[in-house]
Amino acid sequence: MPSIDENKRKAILKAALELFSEYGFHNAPMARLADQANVGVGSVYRYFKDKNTLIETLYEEVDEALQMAIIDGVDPTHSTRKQFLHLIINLTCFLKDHPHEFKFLEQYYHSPFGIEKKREKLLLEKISDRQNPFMKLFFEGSRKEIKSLPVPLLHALAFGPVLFLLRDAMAGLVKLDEAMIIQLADGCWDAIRNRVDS
Amino acid sequence: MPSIDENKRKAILKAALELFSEYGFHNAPMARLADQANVGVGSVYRYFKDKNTLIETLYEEVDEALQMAIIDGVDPTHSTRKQFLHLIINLTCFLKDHPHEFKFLEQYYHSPFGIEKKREKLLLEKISDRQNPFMKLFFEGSRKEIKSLPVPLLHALAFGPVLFLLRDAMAGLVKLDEAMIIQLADGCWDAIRNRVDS
DNA sequence: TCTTGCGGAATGAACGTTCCGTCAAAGGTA
DNA sequence: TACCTTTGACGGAACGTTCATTCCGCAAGA
Repeated sequence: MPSIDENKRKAILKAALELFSEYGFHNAPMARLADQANVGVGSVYRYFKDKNTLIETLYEEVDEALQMAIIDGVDPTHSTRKQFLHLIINLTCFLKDHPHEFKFLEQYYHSPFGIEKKREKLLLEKISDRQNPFMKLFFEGSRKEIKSLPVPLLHALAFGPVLFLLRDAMAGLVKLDEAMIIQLADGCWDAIRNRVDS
Repeated sequence: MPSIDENKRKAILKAALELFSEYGFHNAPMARLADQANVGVGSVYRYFKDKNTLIETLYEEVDEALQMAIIDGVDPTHSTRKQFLHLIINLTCFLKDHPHEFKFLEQYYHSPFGIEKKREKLLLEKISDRQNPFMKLFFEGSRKEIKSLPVPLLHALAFGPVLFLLRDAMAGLVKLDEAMIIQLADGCWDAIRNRVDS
């Protein structure tokens, strides 16, 4: 019977996420991966054409989950500031609670295909900015509340601190509690908000 | 003559920096490296015990140069804000003008030994904070000007945006001009400064 | 002649991928 | 129901490649 066992597929992806995030793409041999998924090496190649395809597929899945988590519970009727803080907190909490996903994404974006992917995304966003919840905020009627800066700079000021702090947290250098996450989000907001006075 | 040719050593380190930053540690074979340095493969092992040692040595050199560049021209008699902006601008400009060094460091810190190194550094800094120019600012008499936050959070708010934006710049997604670097530094300062009013 | 730095061929390990024998289950036949 | 045939998923041995590292003969200086 030509069939694909969905459970097996999931098991392979799960093992891949764990091993890639823990040891890196280059130090997670397919043999070990198959082992951890309780599957023969050959079987992995029944589900995924090769290692690169496996990585790409995993990226799609992880990114999808992240996007969902980010917009969870954000209310478009709230103030720009409230929405922004909510988005940043969602982002931070998700990545903090899913260290495997975070480490995998970090690695992916720092690898050859990651850079390519980022370039693609950027070009697509030029066309459909409005898909991205942050883009919406940066543009929609918030012109007076948010500094008038190039978008990549706003991105950097908003996300840079989040990623930096998460890296330290993952390395065990900081304990990220709720209070600190809120202070983080406030800091990001201060960096991009238009200041009323001096 | 039992001698070490300093020129050859430099040539190997230079080739290593270029190849590692361009292709990554794993895709820069020692053979190619030796080739680019106009040196036999065997000779490389005369100067460096193995590939890991080469990477570590290169890191020490690059880090040294970076530290020097960061504090260049910073005047301790200036205001905290001025000093901070100066440090951030130095950091950004150096990394922007030395893409090989930037990519190498990024890769280093995202690799297994990088994390170890970071942990080491953090422990050392607990003892000799005052070595780090940013630490000085965060503590010395600036208590009123800078938010009272955990040090790792201040770090994240100050450096996160710089690294994020530089990554985009390296990938060719943004053109980083002087004006943008100043806006970046201002944003970082806004993120950590104590606000006088609302 | 003796020493020693040097280069590159040789070595061995690690890995991604392929290939093939095995086996369980589906389906056909009586 | 009982038996035989066919199918294709499966695992892992085997292959070929790539690479870090070693080893050895050579050549240049003392």
